[in-house]
Amino acid sequence: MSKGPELIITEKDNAARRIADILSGESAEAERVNGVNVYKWGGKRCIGLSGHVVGVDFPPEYNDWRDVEPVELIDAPIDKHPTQENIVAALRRLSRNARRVVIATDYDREGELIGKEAYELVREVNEEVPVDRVRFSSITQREVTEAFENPDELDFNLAAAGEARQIVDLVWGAALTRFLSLSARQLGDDFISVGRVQGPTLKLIVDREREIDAFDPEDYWELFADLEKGSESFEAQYFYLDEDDNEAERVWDGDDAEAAYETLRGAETATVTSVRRRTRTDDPPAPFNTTQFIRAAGSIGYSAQRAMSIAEDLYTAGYMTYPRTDNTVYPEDLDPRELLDAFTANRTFAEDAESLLDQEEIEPTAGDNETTDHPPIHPTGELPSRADLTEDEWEVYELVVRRFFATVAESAEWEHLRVVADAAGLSLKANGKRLVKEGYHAVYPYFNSSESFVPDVEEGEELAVTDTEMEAKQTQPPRRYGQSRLIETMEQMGIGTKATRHDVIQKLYDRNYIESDPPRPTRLARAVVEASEEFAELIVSEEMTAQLEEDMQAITRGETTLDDVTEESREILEGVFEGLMESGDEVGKHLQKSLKADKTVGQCPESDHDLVIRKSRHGSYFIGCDGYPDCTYTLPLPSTGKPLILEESCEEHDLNHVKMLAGRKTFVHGCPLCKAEEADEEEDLVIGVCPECGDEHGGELAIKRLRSGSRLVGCTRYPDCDYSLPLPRRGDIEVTDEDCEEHDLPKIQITYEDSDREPWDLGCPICNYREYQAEQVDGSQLESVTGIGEKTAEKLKAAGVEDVPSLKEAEPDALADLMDGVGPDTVRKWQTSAD
DNA sequence: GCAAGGTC
Repeated sequence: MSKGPELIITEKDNAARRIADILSGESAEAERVNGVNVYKWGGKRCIGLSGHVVGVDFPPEYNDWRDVEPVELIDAPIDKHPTQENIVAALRRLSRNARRVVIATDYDREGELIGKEAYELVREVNEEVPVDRVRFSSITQREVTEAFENPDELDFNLAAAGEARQIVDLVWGAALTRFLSLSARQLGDDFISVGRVQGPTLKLIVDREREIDAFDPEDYWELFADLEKGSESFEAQYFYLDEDDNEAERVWDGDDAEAAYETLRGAETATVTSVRRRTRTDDPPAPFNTTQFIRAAGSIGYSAQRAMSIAEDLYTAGYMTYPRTDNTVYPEDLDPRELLDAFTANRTFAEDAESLLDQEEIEPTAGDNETTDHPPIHPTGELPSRADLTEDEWEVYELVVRRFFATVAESAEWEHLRVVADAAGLSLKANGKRLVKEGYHAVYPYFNSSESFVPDVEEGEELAVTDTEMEAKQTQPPRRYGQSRLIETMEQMGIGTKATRHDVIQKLYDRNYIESDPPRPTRLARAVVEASEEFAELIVSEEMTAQLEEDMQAITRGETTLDDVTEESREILEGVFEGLMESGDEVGKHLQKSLKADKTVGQCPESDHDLVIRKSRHGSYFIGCDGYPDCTYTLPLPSTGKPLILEESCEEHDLNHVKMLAGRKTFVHGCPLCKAEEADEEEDLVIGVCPECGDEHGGELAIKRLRSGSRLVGCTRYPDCDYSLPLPRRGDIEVTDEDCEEHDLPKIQITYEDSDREPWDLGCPICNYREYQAEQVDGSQLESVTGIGEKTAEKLKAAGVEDVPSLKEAEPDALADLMDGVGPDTVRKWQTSAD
C-alpha cells in the first residue's frame, strides 16, 4: 500500500482553495508545484485545474489549410493533447504516488468531462489508484463535507456526451470554416468562420436586418387633450373601438384623424364616464444569473464583455460569487440576515441593510432555474472599500449588492387610476400610477419607478378641455438587438452557455460580421448567412443544438453512444459538402463581392475603379483606389479609431460618410473628400517662431488643418522641419491676445459651438504638450503592453519583472513558474506585443 | 490560423 497523498482535483484554483479550507479547518497551506497552486494539509493535496487542460484537435499533418481539402476533415482522426502544460505536469507529478484521487470538478456536464480528462491523465501515470467523484451544488461547509463523506463514481456516459459535442463542433466548425475561407481566398487573419453557436446568432442579427430593410412604414395619427380639474391638469389620449372591440389609439386614415381633431377642438368640456382604481403588487426581481446580470449591467451602460470582465475581477478578489451561472435560486445555506449584517458596517450600504434587517420575515425571491453547479450571483460577506475598486468596478459591485438587497426586500405596490371621459362624443383615456409602497425600489434604483399623475375624479364629473393636439406618426421597423437582448435570445434558443454567449458576440465583431453597438451586420455577414442557408442550413439553425442536446441526453442515459452520434453527424456533413463543393466558385465570388462592398466608399474621381478603405503597413487606415497601382489616388483618414462606412453619402462627391469608432472618442469624420478639400482651402495661421529652426532658417509656427481632418501647430517649413504640437480634434480653435511669456506664443482657447460644453483654456501649445507628455504612461511601464492590466503588472513586479525591458529579457518558462495562472505562451505573447 | 466549452 502506497503511502502517497490523497489528491483532490477541482475545476479551478479558487474552488481548490476554498475546499481545502473547509476540509482542513483552514489549516491548509499553499505550495507551488510547477508554478501551480497546491493546497496541502495532513496527507492531502488539493489542486485546481483551469477548466479543460486538454483540447481536441486534428493531428498536425492537417494543419495546412491549402494542403488539405476541407472535406477530408470530416473523417480525419482527432487527438487530445494537453493545452495547459504546467497544470498537466503538476497533476502527473502529484498522482504518480497518490493513494487515492477524488474528482471534485463542477457539478454539470462539462465538469464531468473535465473530471474525466483529469482521470485519464491520472491513469497515464498510475494504473492502480482508486478514483472517486464527489458532487456538491455550492462550496459550503455542509455540502462539501457531506459530499466527501459519500463519494460516488465518475459518470462516463455524461462525460461522453460532452465529448460528442466537442467532436461535432470541431468537425463541422473546422470543415465549414476552412471551406468558406478557401473559397473566398481569405486565409490570413480575416478568415471566414461558422459554427453551431455563432451561426444561428449571426442569422438572428441578419434576419432582423432583413426585416428592417423590408419594412414599409405606415402613417398614422394620435390625438391628445389636456384635461383640467380645478388647478390640476393631466393628459388624456383619444381612443376608439376597433373591429374586434379592442381599444385602439392609432388612427390610420388622415381624413378620419382630421375630422376627429376638429370635433375634439370644438369641445370645451369632457364628462368622466368611468373611473377604475386598482392596486398592483410589484414583486422584487429574482436573484441574478449571468444573463440577467449582463442585462442589468447593460442598462447602466456596460457592454456584455466589459460587465463579465469586471465581474470576473470582483469574483477573483473575493467580493462576489462565481459570475458564470444559470441558477436563480439561492442555496439553502445562504442566510440572508447574516449576509445583510455584513453590510451594516459599510457607509454606502448600512442604512439600506439595516432597514432590510428590520423586516419581520425575510424570504428571498427565487427564479425558475435551479442548477447544481454554482449559486446565483450575489455579494460575499467580504466587502471592498471604495478605494480598492475602480469607479466602474464599484458601480458593478453596487449593482450586485443592491440586487441581493432587492431579492430580500418587500414587494412594492402601485395604485393605478384609469379615467375615461367623453368629449363631444369622443372617448379619452388617461392612466395614472402612483407608487404607494416603495418596497424593493428603495434599495434597488435600477428599475424605472416614475409615476404619472391623474387627479382623483368621479364619474359624471365635468372637466375642462384646455389644449388639444394631433401628432402625425409612422410605424417603426423592429429594433435591432442590443447585446443583452441578443444574449437573452440566445439563452431562450438554447444556444451557447452562460460562460460563452458574450464571447460569441465578441467573436462576431472580431470576424467583421457585425459593427457598432447595437450591432449591425456587414455585407459579409449577410453573404455568410445566405451561403449557409443555401448549402449548410443546419449550421445557422438553432435546430442543430436542439438535436445535439437530445443526442447528448441519450448518451447520458446510455441509450446511444458517442460513436453512433458522431458518426451520424459526420454523414450529414458529408451530404452538406456534396452540394457545397459543386457551388464552391459561386459561393466564393459572392463572399468576395460582399467583402469588397464592406470596404467601398464610392467611385474614384480619377479612374473607373472603386475607392476602398485600406490599412497601411503601420496599421493606420486610409482610402485608396482599388485600381492601384494603375491609379494611385488616396484620401487620408483620421489616425484615431477604426473606420465605419455610414449609409449616408455626400451629395457633392457621392462618397459614403465615414465614422471613426474609438470607444468613447468615437466621432463622425464625414465625407473624406470634403474634409480633404476643406483642409486644402484653409490657410495656415502663423502664430510665432519655430523653436526648432526659426533662428537658423526663419521657420514659423502655424495652426494647420491636415487633409485627414486633424489639426496641429506645425512649422511652415514642413517637410524640411517636422516640428509639431498636437491640437484637440473637436471644438473651434481661438487665438487669444494673451501670450505665453516663456515661449512667446499666443494662448489658445477651444470653444464648442455645437454643444453646451464649457470653453477650455488650452493655453500655450508648448506648455500644453509638455503637461500632456508628463501625464502619459511611460512606455517602459508594464501596463503599456497589450494584455497586461494593473493587477497583472503587480504580479509581474512581485515576480521580479519591473519594466518592459526586463519583461523582454525574461525566460518564458521560468517566469511562468513564478506567476499564478500564467503559462509560458502568455509570456511569449506579451513579449511579442511589447516589440 | 478553424468550433465551443471550460478558465484567467
